[in-house]
Amino acid sequence: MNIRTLCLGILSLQEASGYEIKKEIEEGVFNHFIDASYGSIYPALTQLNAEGLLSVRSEEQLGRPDKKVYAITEEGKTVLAKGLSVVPARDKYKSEFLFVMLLQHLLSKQDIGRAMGKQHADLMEDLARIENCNGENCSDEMSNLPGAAFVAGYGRTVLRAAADYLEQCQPELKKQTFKAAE
Amino acid sequence: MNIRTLCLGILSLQEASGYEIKKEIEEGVFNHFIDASYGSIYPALTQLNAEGLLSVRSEEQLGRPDKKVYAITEEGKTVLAKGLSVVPARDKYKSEFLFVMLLQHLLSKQDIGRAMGKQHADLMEDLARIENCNGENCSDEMSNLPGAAFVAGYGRTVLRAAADYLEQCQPELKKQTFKAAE
DNA sequence: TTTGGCATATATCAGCTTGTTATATACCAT
DNA sequence: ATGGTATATAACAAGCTGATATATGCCAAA
Repeated sequence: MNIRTLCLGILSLQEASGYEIKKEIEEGVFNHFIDASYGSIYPALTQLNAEGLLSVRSEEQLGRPDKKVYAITEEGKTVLAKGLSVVPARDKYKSEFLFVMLLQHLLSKQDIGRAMGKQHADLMEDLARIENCNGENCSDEMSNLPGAAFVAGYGRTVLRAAADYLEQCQPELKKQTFKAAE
Repeated sequence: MNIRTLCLGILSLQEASGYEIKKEIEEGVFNHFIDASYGSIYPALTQLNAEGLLSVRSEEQLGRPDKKVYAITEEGKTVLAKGLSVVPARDKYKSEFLFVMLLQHLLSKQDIGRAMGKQHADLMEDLARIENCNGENCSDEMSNLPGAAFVAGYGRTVLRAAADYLEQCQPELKKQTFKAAE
């Protein structure tokens, strides 16, 4: 599955501009398991539009470039369904943190403590975002989907397990929980 | 942190060829949190050697290209230490599985079941590899490192939490545990 | 027995992705 | 006024993946 399918998937829920898709990926339910940059989103939208899988509408803006709002076409929906039904690729997880921890004998205690603290703070941030998207403060189309609860639950479980493990190894981290989750 | 630091890190533990580094990443302790392809490893080794951070020794092979065994130099060790002490980048996690599950309303029950089964099997495979690398059947330099227990524990915790979550959502998966872990 | 698949070993490259920069403007806080 | 944040698109160097090419030996299946 590639960015094309990703864009089609998001646009099957609500029409959006490239900027809004990026924002949705960064701040929405997707946050903890999807990444995409402008450099891949904009070309993908242009291409999908050229192929008739999307339609565009230009919205004029004050002092900004026109907003190009994309919507999925019937043909786009067909292609999306086909793209989703192939067995998904294996999850990819990359962690510099774990690499550094494996080679911890080459580092000072300070460096290790800093890495642990950063990792814990990152996990807390991701956890907070998941809870945020589920609450009332999020009028997100995504969070009302039938699959949203499952996905949020998966993320919550995994992130919480990782945070618990770190806190167990270094109990001082528990104090920072409140600060980081705010 | 980039492939350069990754190669230096592995070579700080044992000298190896590009092929062996790839194998180590695929089958060793790294497996669940590091990825790297030949297309990045070979150029990195050539470059690091040109910069004097590695030394090479050619081993003749029967009916195969010469094996180029790389070893880290003193200068390489210095550069590695510097590379490791910068605060590690945030973990990256990409999951087509979760994306598909979020859009499950567009799929058949069969497709969803297949995706769940695949995800569960993948998790079991990763878990089995972690236990394998810790046992006696693994004469791996990596698994004797002071940091190895922490890293294996982190992986075990997170993967087990994910598998438990899936099994809780779809209890039929528990039966497959044995098959997949074999 | 021969055919195909797997393991060893390096190298290359198209194509995709990231991360950054450029462009343009408004608004808010310092 | 100066800098940061937010909206919006575009483009590009640099990096990485996944596939392919090359060459050979070994083992199992047909």
